[in-house]
Amino acid sequence: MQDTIERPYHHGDLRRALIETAMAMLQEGKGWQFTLREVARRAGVSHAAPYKHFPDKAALLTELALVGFDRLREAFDAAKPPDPASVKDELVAAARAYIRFGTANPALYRLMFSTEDKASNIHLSARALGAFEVLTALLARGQAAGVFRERPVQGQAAACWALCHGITMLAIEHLLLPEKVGAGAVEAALVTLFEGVAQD
Amino acid sequence: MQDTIERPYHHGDLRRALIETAMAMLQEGKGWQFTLREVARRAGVSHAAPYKHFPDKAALLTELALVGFDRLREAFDAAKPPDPASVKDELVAAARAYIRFGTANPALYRLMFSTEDKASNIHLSARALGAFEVLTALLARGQAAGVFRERPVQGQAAACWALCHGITMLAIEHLLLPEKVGAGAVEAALVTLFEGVAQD
DNA sequence: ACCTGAACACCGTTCAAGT
DNA sequence: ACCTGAACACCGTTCAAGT
Repeated sequence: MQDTIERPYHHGDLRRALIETAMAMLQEGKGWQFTLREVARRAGVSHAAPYKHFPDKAALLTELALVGFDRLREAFDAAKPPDPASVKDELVAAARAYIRFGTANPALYRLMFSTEDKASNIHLSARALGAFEVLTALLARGQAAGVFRERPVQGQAAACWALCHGITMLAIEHLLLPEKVGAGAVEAALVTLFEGVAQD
Repeated sequence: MQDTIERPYHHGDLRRALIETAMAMLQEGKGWQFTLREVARRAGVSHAAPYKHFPDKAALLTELALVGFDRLREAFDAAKPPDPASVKDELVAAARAYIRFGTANPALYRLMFSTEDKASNIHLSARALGAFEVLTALLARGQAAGVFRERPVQGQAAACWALCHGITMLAIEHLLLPEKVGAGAVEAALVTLFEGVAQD
Protein backbone atom coordinates (compact mmCIF):
# COMPACT_ATOMS: atom_id res chain seq x y z
CA MET A 1 0.00 0.00 0.00
CA GLN A 2 2.37 2.67 1.26
CA ASP A 3 5.82 3.25 -0.07
CA THR A 4 8.91 4.11 1.90
CA ILE A 5 7.88 5.77 5.13
CA GLU A 6 9.57 8.99 6.11
CA ARG A 7 11.33 8.61 9.42
CA PRO A 8 14.15 9.94 11.52
CA TYR A 9 17.46 8.20 11.99
CA HIS A 10 15.90 5.80 14.42
CA HIS A 11 12.96 3.88 13.05
CA GLY A 12 10.36 3.70 15.77
CA ASP A 13 9.80 -0.03 15.70
CA LEU A 14 11.91 -1.46 12.95
CA ARG A 15 11.49 -5.04 14.02
CA ARG A 16 7.74 -4.92 13.58
CA ALA A 17 8.05 -2.95 10.36
CA LEU A 18 10.39 -5.57 8.92
CA ILE A 19 8.01 -8.36 9.76
CA GLU A 20 5.10 -6.52 8.21
CA THR A 21 7.00 -5.60 5.09
CA ALA A 22 8.32 -9.13 4.69
CA MET A 23 4.84 -10.56 5.17
CA ALA A 24 3.52 -8.25 2.48
CA MET A 25 6.26 -9.30 0.08
CA LEU A 26 5.65 -12.94 0.87
CA GLN A 27 1.99 -12.64 -0.03
CA GLU A 28 2.82 -10.57 -3.07
CA GLY A 29 4.06 -13.40 -5.13
CA LYS A 30 7.52 -14.82 -5.19
CA GLY A 31 7.13 -16.69 -1.95
CA TRP A 32 9.85 -16.73 0.64
CA GLN A 33 12.45 -15.87 -1.98
CA PHE A 34 11.96 -12.19 -1.33
CA THR A 35 15.16 -10.35 -0.71
CA LEU A 36 16.22 -9.15 2.68
CA ARG A 37 17.77 -6.17 0.99
CA GLU A 38 14.46 -5.23 -0.59
CA VAL A 39 12.65 -5.63 2.71
CA ALA A 40 15.11 -3.13 4.16
CA ARG A 41 14.69 -0.88 1.15
CA ARG A 42 10.92 -0.83 1.50
CA ALA A 43 11.15 -0.27 5.20
CA GLY A 44 13.39 2.68 4.42
CA VAL A 45 16.53 1.49 6.16
CA SER A 46 19.92 0.33 5.03
CA HIS A 47 20.37 -3.29 4.02
CA ALA A 48 22.41 -3.93 7.14
CA ALA A 49 19.80 -2.68 9.59
CA PRO A 50 17.73 -5.89 9.70
CA TYR A 51 20.69 -7.69 11.21
CA LYS A 52 20.23 -5.71 14.40
CA HIS A 53 16.84 -7.39 14.84
CA PHE A 54 17.25 -10.81 13.26
CA PRO A 55 20.38 -12.95 13.17
CA ASP A 56 19.69 -13.88 9.57
CA LYS A 57 17.01 -14.25 6.93
CA ALA A 58 15.97 -17.65 8.23
CA ALA A 59 15.07 -16.08 11.56
CA LEU A 60 12.79 -13.58 9.87
CA LEU A 61 11.13 -16.38 7.93
CA THR A 62 10.60 -18.29 11.15
CA GLU A 63 8.95 -15.21 12.62
CA LEU A 64 6.61 -15.01 9.65
CA ALA A 65 5.69 -18.65 10.04
CA LEU A 66 4.87 -18.09 13.70
CA VAL A 67 2.56 -15.23 12.76
CA GLY A 68 1.01 -17.63 10.28
CA PHE A 69 0.23 -20.18 12.96
CA ASP A 70 -1.37 -17.47 15.07
CA ARG A 71 -3.56 -16.46 12.18
CA LEU A 72 -4.51 -20.06 11.54
CA ARG A 73 -5.68 -20.36 15.10
CA GLU A 74 -7.72 -17.17 14.69
CA ALA A 75 -9.28 -18.66 11.57
CA PHE A 76 -10.26 -21.73 13.58
CA ASP A 77 -11.81 -19.66 16.33
CA ALA A 78 -13.72 -17.57 13.84
CA ALA A 79 -15.03 -20.66 12.07
CA LYS A 80 -16.21 -22.47 15.19
CA PRO A 81 -19.96 -22.97 14.93
CA PRO A 82 -22.23 -21.37 17.59
CA ASP A 83 -22.40 -23.19 20.82
CA PRO A 84 -24.99 -25.91 20.60
CA ALA A 85 -23.34 -27.68 17.67
CA SER A 86 -22.64 -31.32 16.95
CA VAL A 87 -19.05 -32.53 17.05
CA LYS A 88 -19.46 -33.47 13.44
CA ASP A 89 -20.31 -29.91 12.49
CA GLU A 90 -17.32 -28.72 14.45
CA LEU A 91 -15.04 -31.06 12.55
CA VAL A 92 -16.48 -30.02 9.21
CA ALA A 93 -16.14 -26.35 10.06
CA ALA A 94 -12.57 -26.79 11.23
CA ALA A 95 -11.55 -28.70 8.12
CA ARG A 96 -13.09 -26.11 5.82
CA ALA A 97 -11.52 -23.24 7.75
CA TYR A 98 -8.15 -24.94 7.55
CA ILE A 99 -8.28 -25.46 3.81
CA ARG A 100 -9.65 -21.99 3.21
CA PHE A 101 -6.86 -20.44 5.25
CA GLY A 102 -4.20 -22.30 3.31
CA THR A 103 -5.57 -21.61 -0.14
CA ALA A 104 -6.15 -17.96 0.74
CA ASN A 105 -2.55 -17.56 1.94
CA PRO A 106 -0.56 -19.93 -0.24
CA ALA A 107 2.91 -18.51 0.27
CA LEU A 108 2.45 -18.18 4.01
CA TYR A 109 1.02 -21.66 4.31
CA ARG A 110 3.90 -23.16 2.34
CA LEU A 111 6.35 -21.33 4.54
CA MET A 112 4.67 -22.57 7.71
CA PHE A 113 5.15 -26.14 6.62
CA SER A 114 8.58 -26.12 5.08
CA THR A 115 11.57 -26.62 7.27
CA GLU A 116 14.24 -26.36 4.61
CA ASP A 117 14.39 -22.60 4.53
CA LYS A 118 13.91 -21.75 8.16
CA ALA A 119 15.87 -21.77 11.37
CA SER A 120 15.06 -23.81 14.46
CA ASN A 121 11.71 -25.39 13.81
CA ILE A 122 11.23 -26.06 17.48
CA HIS A 123 8.80 -23.22 18.14
CA LEU A 124 7.11 -23.98 14.89
CA SER A 125 6.50 -27.63 15.54
CA ALA A 126 5.24 -26.61 18.95
CA ARG A 127 2.55 -24.43 17.42
CA ALA A 128 1.69 -26.90 14.68
CA LEU A 129 1.30 -29.62 17.25
CA GLY A 130 -0.79 -27.29 19.40
CA ALA A 131 -3.37 -27.26 16.64
CA PHE A 132 -3.00 -31.00 16.42
CA GLU A 133 -3.95 -31.38 20.06
CA VAL A 134 -7.10 -29.35 19.56
CA LEU A 135 -7.96 -31.81 16.83
CA THR A 136 -7.38 -34.90 18.97
CA ALA A 137 -9.54 -33.39 21.71
CA LEU A 138 -12.33 -32.82 19.22
CA LEU A 139 -12.11 -36.37 17.92
CA ALA A 140 -12.03 -37.79 21.45
CA ARG A 141 -15.25 -35.94 22.24
CA GLY A 142 -16.82 -37.30 19.09
CA GLN A 143 -15.82 -40.83 19.98
CA ALA A 144 -17.18 -40.45 23.50
CA ALA A 145 -20.44 -39.20 22.04
CA GLY A 146 -20.62 -42.26 19.82
CA VAL A 147 -20.54 -40.16 16.67
CA PHE A 148 -17.06 -41.15 15.53
CA ARG A 149 -15.55 -44.59 15.20
CA GLU A 150 -13.59 -45.75 18.19
CA ARG A 151 -10.03 -45.72 16.92
CA PRO A 152 -6.80 -44.48 18.43
CA VAL A 153 -7.40 -40.73 18.41
CA GLN A 154 -3.86 -39.88 17.38
CA GLY A 155 -4.16 -41.91 14.21
CA GLN A 156 -7.59 -40.53 13.45
CA ALA A 157 -6.26 -37.03 13.99
CA ALA A 158 -3.28 -37.75 11.77
CA ALA A 159 -5.67 -38.81 9.03
CA CYS A 160 -7.74 -35.63 9.31
CA TRP A 161 -4.72 -33.39 9.43
CA ALA A 162 -2.95 -35.17 6.60
CA LEU A 163 -5.98 -35.08 4.35
CA CYS A 164 -6.58 -31.38 4.95
CA HIS A 165 -2.89 -30.62 4.56
CA GLY A 166 -2.74 -32.65 1.38
CA ILE A 167 -5.77 -31.01 -0.15
CA THR A 168 -4.47 -27.59 0.75
CA MET A 169 -1.04 -28.24 -0.71
CA LEU A 170 -2.36 -29.78 -3.91
CA ALA A 171 -4.79 -26.90 -4.33
CA ILE A 172 -2.02 -24.37 -3.77
CA GLU A 173 0.09 -26.03 -6.46
CA HIS A 174 -2.90 -25.97 -8.81
CA LEU A 175 -3.19 -29.73 -9.00
CA LEU A 176 -6.84 -29.90 -8.07
CA LEU A 177 -8.06 -28.05 -11.11
CA PRO A 178 -11.72 -28.82 -11.79
CA GLU A 179 -11.17 -29.72 -15.44
CA LYS A 180 -8.75 -32.48 -14.46
CA VAL A 181 -9.83 -33.75 -11.13
CA GLY A 182 -13.50 -32.89 -11.28
CA ALA A 183 -15.37 -29.94 -9.88
CA GLY A 184 -15.88 -30.06 -6.17
CA ALA A 185 -12.99 -32.45 -5.62
CA VAL A 186 -12.31 -30.80 -2.30
CA GLU A 187 -15.84 -31.31 -1.04
CA ALA A 188 -15.88 -34.88 -2.30
CA ALA A 189 -12.59 -35.67 -0.61
CA LEU A 190 -13.94 -34.36 2.67
CA VAL A 191 -16.96 -36.64 2.29
CA THR A 192 -14.69 -39.67 2.02
CA LEU A 193 -12.74 -38.50 5.04
CA PHE A 194 -15.88 -38.09 7.13
CA GLU A 195 -17.10 -41.51 6.10
CA GLY A 196 -13.86 -42.88 7.45
CA VAL A 197 -14.20 -41.02 10.69
CA ALA A 198 -17.92 -41.14 11.38
CA GLN A 199 -19.67 -44.10 12.95
CA ASP A 200 -21.94 -45.76 10.39
CA MET B 1 30.71 -41.07 -5.32
CA GLN B 2 33.12 -39.91 -8.00
CA ASP B 3 34.68 -36.52 -8.11
CA THR B 4 35.33 -34.41 -11.16
CA ILE B 5 35.58 -36.66 -14.19
CA GLU B 6 38.52 -36.26 -16.49
CA ARG B 7 37.38 -35.36 -19.94
CA PRO B 8 38.43 -33.64 -23.12
CA TYR B 9 37.22 -30.23 -24.19
CA HIS B 10 33.90 -31.69 -25.21
CA HIS B 11 32.12 -33.50 -22.46
CA GLY B 12 30.56 -36.60 -23.95
CA ASP B 13 27.05 -36.07 -22.66
CA LEU B 14 27.07 -32.99 -20.51
CA ARG B 15 23.33 -32.68 -20.38
CA ARG B 16 22.91 -36.07 -18.74
CA ALA B 17 25.90 -35.45 -16.48
CA LEU B 18 24.38 -32.18 -15.29
CA ILE B 19 21.09 -33.85 -14.47
CA GLU B 20 22.81 -36.62 -12.56
CA THR B 21 25.05 -34.27 -10.65
CA ALA B 22 22.15 -31.99 -9.80
CA MET B 23 20.06 -34.95 -8.67
CA ALA B 24 22.88 -36.08 -6.40
CA MET B 25 23.21 -32.63 -4.91
CA LEU B 26 19.46 -32.39 -4.43
CA GLN B 27 19.41 -35.61 -2.46
CA GLU B 28 22.48 -34.60 -0.52
CA GLY B 29 20.80 -32.13 1.67
CA LYS B 30 20.13 -28.54 0.93
CA GLY B 31 17.21 -29.24 -1.38
CA TRP B 32 16.77 -27.42 -4.63
CA GLN B 33 18.92 -24.55 -3.38
CA PHE B 34 22.00 -26.18 -4.79
CA THR B 35 24.04 -23.88 -6.93
CA LEU B 36 24.19 -24.13 -10.68
CA ARG B 37 27.80 -23.08 -10.46
CA GLU B 38 28.62 -25.96 -8.17
CA VAL B 39 26.83 -28.40 -10.43
CA ALA B 40 29.06 -27.21 -13.24
CA ARG B 41 32.11 -27.41 -11.00
CA ARG B 42 31.36 -31.00 -10.03
CA ALA B 43 30.67 -31.93 -13.60
CA GLY B 44 34.05 -30.47 -14.45
CA VAL B 45 32.91 -27.70 -16.77
CA SER B 46 32.82 -23.95 -16.58
CA HIS B 47 29.89 -22.27 -14.87
CA ALA B 48 28.60 -21.05 -18.20
CA ALA B 49 28.46 -24.45 -19.85
CA PRO B 50 25.08 -25.54 -18.40
CA TYR B 51 23.42 -22.70 -20.28
CA LYS B 52 24.08 -24.52 -23.52
CA HIS B 53 21.79 -27.31 -22.32
CA PHE B 54 19.23 -25.58 -20.13
CA PRO B 55 17.84 -22.08 -20.54
CA ASP B 56 18.09 -21.51 -16.80
CA LYS B 57 18.17 -23.18 -13.42
CA ALA B 58 14.41 -23.56 -13.33
CA ALA B 59 14.58 -25.71 -16.45
CA LEU B 60 17.07 -28.04 -14.80
CA LEU B 61 14.84 -28.29 -11.74
CA THR B 62 11.90 -29.13 -13.97
CA GLU B 63 13.95 -31.90 -15.53
CA LEU B 64 14.73 -33.31 -12.11
CA ALA B 65 11.07 -33.26 -11.17
CA LEU B 66 10.22 -35.15 -14.34
CA VAL B 67 12.78 -37.82 -13.48
CA GLY B 68 11.13 -37.94 -10.06
CA PHE B 69 7.73 -38.69 -11.53
CA ASP B 70 9.24 -41.47 -13.61
CA ARG B 71 10.78 -42.99 -10.51
CA LEU B 72 7.51 -42.71 -8.66
CA ARG B 73 5.84 -44.69 -11.39
CA GLU B 74 8.56 -47.32 -11.17
CA ALA B 75 7.98 -47.51 -7.43
CA PHE B 76 4.30 -48.13 -8.10
CA ASP B 77 5.01 -50.87 -10.60
CA ALA B 78 7.47 -52.53 -8.25
CA ALA B 79 4.98 -52.44 -5.41
CA LYS B 80 2.05 -53.85 -7.33
CA PRO B 81 1.02 -57.12 -5.68
CA PRO B 82 1.24 -60.36 -7.75
CA ASP B 83 -1.58 -60.91 -10.12
CA PRO B 84 -4.47 -62.52 -8.30
CA ALA B 85 -4.84 -59.73 -5.75
CA SER B 86 -7.84 -57.90 -4.38
CA VAL B 87 -8.37 -54.29 -5.36
CA LYS B 88 -8.10 -53.44 -1.72
CA ASP B 89 -4.61 -54.91 -1.51
CA GLU B 90 -3.67 -53.01 -4.61
CA LEU B 91 -4.80 -49.76 -3.06
CA VAL B 92 -2.96 -50.47 0.17
CA ALA B 93 0.21 -51.38 -1.68
CA ALA B 94 0.02 -48.29 -3.85
CA ALA B 95 -0.52 -45.99 -0.88
CA ARG B 96 2.39 -47.48 1.03
CA ALA B 97 4.66 -47.32 -1.99
CA TYR B 98 3.73 -43.69 -2.53
CA ILE B 99 4.49 -42.67 1.02
CA ARG B 100 7.68 -44.69 1.11
CA PHE B 101 8.89 -43.10 -2.09
CA GLY B 102 8.27 -39.61 -0.74
CA THR B 103 9.85 -40.14 2.64
CA ALA B 104 12.84 -41.89 1.08
CA ASN B 105 13.42 -39.01 -1.35
CA PRO B 106 12.31 -35.94 0.56
CA ALA B 107 14.06 -33.25 -1.46
CA LEU B 108 13.00 -34.77 -4.75
CA TYR B 109 9.42 -35.21 -3.61
CA ARG B 110 9.22 -31.63 -2.42
CA LEU B 111 10.58 -30.46 -5.73
CA MET B 112 8.07 -32.52 -7.68
CA PHE B 113 5.21 -30.81 -5.91
CA SER B 114 6.35 -27.24 -5.70
CA THR B 115 5.64 -24.95 -8.57
CA GLU B 116 7.24 -21.84 -7.19
CA ASP B 117 10.78 -22.69 -8.14
CA LYS B 118 10.27 -24.36 -11.48
CA ALA B 119 9.53 -23.39 -15.02
CA SER B 120 6.46 -24.42 -17.02
CA ASN B 121 4.61 -26.87 -14.86
CA ILE B 122 2.67 -28.15 -17.82
CA HIS B 123 4.65 -31.35 -18.32
CA LEU B 124 4.75 -31.82 -14.59
CA SER B 125 1.05 -31.55 -14.01
CA ALA B 126 0.62 -33.93 -16.92
CA ARG B 127 2.69 -36.60 -15.17
CA ALA B 128 1.18 -35.96 -11.78
CA LEU B 129 -2.27 -36.28 -13.24
CA GLY B 130 -1.22 -39.43 -15.08
CA ALA B 131 -0.69 -41.07 -11.71
CA PHE B 132 -4.01 -39.66 -10.65
CA GLU B 133 -5.74 -41.41 -13.51
CA VAL B 134 -4.25 -44.75 -12.53
CA LEU B 135 -5.74 -44.15 -9.11
CA THR B 136 -9.21 -43.34 -10.42
CA ALA B 137 -9.12 -46.49 -12.56
CA LEU B 138 -8.23 -48.55 -9.52
CA LEU B 139 -11.03 -47.05 -7.48
CA ALA B 140 -13.52 -47.55 -10.30
CA ARG B 141 -12.61 -51.23 -10.43
CA GLY B 142 -13.08 -51.46 -6.68
CA GLN B 143 -16.47 -49.83 -6.89
CA ALA B 144 -17.54 -52.14 -9.69
CA ALA B 145 -16.45 -55.12 -7.60
CA GLY B 146 -18.56 -53.85 -4.72
CA VAL B 147 -15.53 -53.49 -2.46
CA PHE B 148 -15.48 -49.70 -2.36
CA ARG B 149 -18.30 -47.31 -1.63
CA GLU B 150 -20.04 -45.97 -4.69
CA ARG B 151 -18.98 -42.36 -4.76
CA PRO B 152 -17.82 -40.09 -7.56
CA VAL B 153 -14.43 -41.63 -8.33
CA GLN B 154 -12.70 -38.31 -8.84
CA GLY B 155 -13.56 -37.22 -5.33
CA GLN B 156 -12.59 -40.56 -3.86
CA ALA B 157 -9.31 -40.41 -5.74
CA ALA B 158 -8.73 -36.86 -4.55
CA ALA B 159 -9.18 -38.05 -0.98
CA CYS B 160 -6.69 -40.89 -1.38
CA TRP B 161 -4.15 -38.74 -3.12
CA ALA B 162 -4.53 -35.85 -0.68
CA LEU B 163 -4.19 -38.09 2.35
CA CYS B 164 -1.08 -39.79 1.01
CA HIS B 165 0.39 -36.49 -0.11
CA GLY B 166 -0.38 -34.95 3.26
CA ILE B 167 1.14 -37.79 5.23
CA THR B 168 4.22 -37.74 3.06
CA MET B 169 4.71 -34.01 3.38
CA LEU B 170 4.13 -33.96 7.13
CA ALA B 171 6.53 -36.87 7.57
CA ILE B 172 9.15 -35.15 5.44
CA GLU B 173 8.89 -32.03 7.59
CA HIS B 174 9.22 -34.16 10.71
CA LEU B 175 5.78 -33.36 12.00
CA LEU B 176 4.67 -36.95 12.43
CA LEU B 177 7.21 -37.79 15.09
CA PRO B 178 6.09 -40.78 17.15
CA GLU B 179 6.60 -39.03 20.48
CA LYS B 180 4.15 -36.30 19.54
CA VAL B 181 1.64 -37.86 17.25
CA GLY B 182 1.83 -41.44 18.38
CA ALA B 183 3.78 -44.34 16.99
CA GLY B 184 2.34 -45.78 13.83
CA ALA B 185 0.42 -42.63 13.00
CA VAL B 186 0.93 -43.32 9.33
CA GLU B 187 -0.58 -46.79 9.51
CA ALA B 188 -3.44 -45.52 11.63
CA ALA B 189 -4.17 -42.71 9.21
CA LEU B 190 -4.31 -45.21 6.36
CA VAL B 191 -6.82 -47.28 8.33
CA THR B 192 -9.13 -44.28 8.62
CA LEU B 193 -8.75 -43.61 4.92
CA PHE B 194 -9.62 -47.17 4.00
CA GLU B 195 -12.63 -47.12 6.26
CA GLY B 196 -13.80 -44.11 4.32
CA VAL B 197 -13.24 -45.78 0.99
CA ALA B 198 -14.22 -49.39 1.66
CA GLN B 199 -17.76 -50.63 1.64
CA ASP B 200 -18.85 -51.67 5.14
C1' DA C 1 21.08 1.56 21.57
C1' DC C 2 20.36 1.83 16.80
C1' DC C 3 21.73 2.59 12.09
C1' DT C 4 25.04 3.33 7.82
C1' DG C 5 28.57 2.43 4.12
C1' DA C 6 31.95 -0.11 2.35
C1' DA C 7 33.56 -4.61 1.76
C1' DC C 8 33.62 -9.92 1.07
C1' DA C 9 32.44 -13.95 -0.98
C1' DC C 10 29.28 -15.56 -3.37
C1' DC C 11 25.08 -16.13 -6.97
C1' DG C 12 22.43 -16.53 -11.88
C1' DT C 13 22.92 -15.03 -16.40
C1' DT C 14 25.06 -13.12 -20.71
C1' DC C 15 28.28 -12.83 -24.45
C1' DA C 16 32.28 -12.37 -27.16
C1' DA C 17 35.81 -15.36 -28.07
C1' DG C 18 38.18 -19.77 -28.26
C1' DT C 19 38.58 -25.22 -29.93
C1' DA D 1 28.49 -27.67 -32.19
C1' DC D 2 30.25 -27.13 -27.73
C1' DC D 3 32.80 -24.82 -24.16
C1' DT D 4 35.55 -20.82 -21.68
C1' DG D 5 36.58 -16.31 -19.26
C1' DA D 6 35.39 -12.02 -18.15
C1' DA D 7 31.73 -9.16 -16.96
C1' DC D 8 27.07 -7.45 -14.94
C1' DA D 9 23.83 -6.88 -11.60
C1' DC D 10 22.59 -8.76 -7.94
C1' DC D 11 22.57 -11.50 -3.12
C1' DG D 12 23.39 -12.55 2.32
C1' DT D 13 26.35 -11.29 5.82
C1' DT D 14 29.97 -8.69 8.48
C1' DC D 15 32.07 -4.81 10.68
C1' DA D 16 34.14 -0.51 11.62
C1' DA D 17 32.32 3.81 12.06
C1' DG D 18 28.72 7.27 12.60
C1' DT D 19 24.34 9.57 15.44
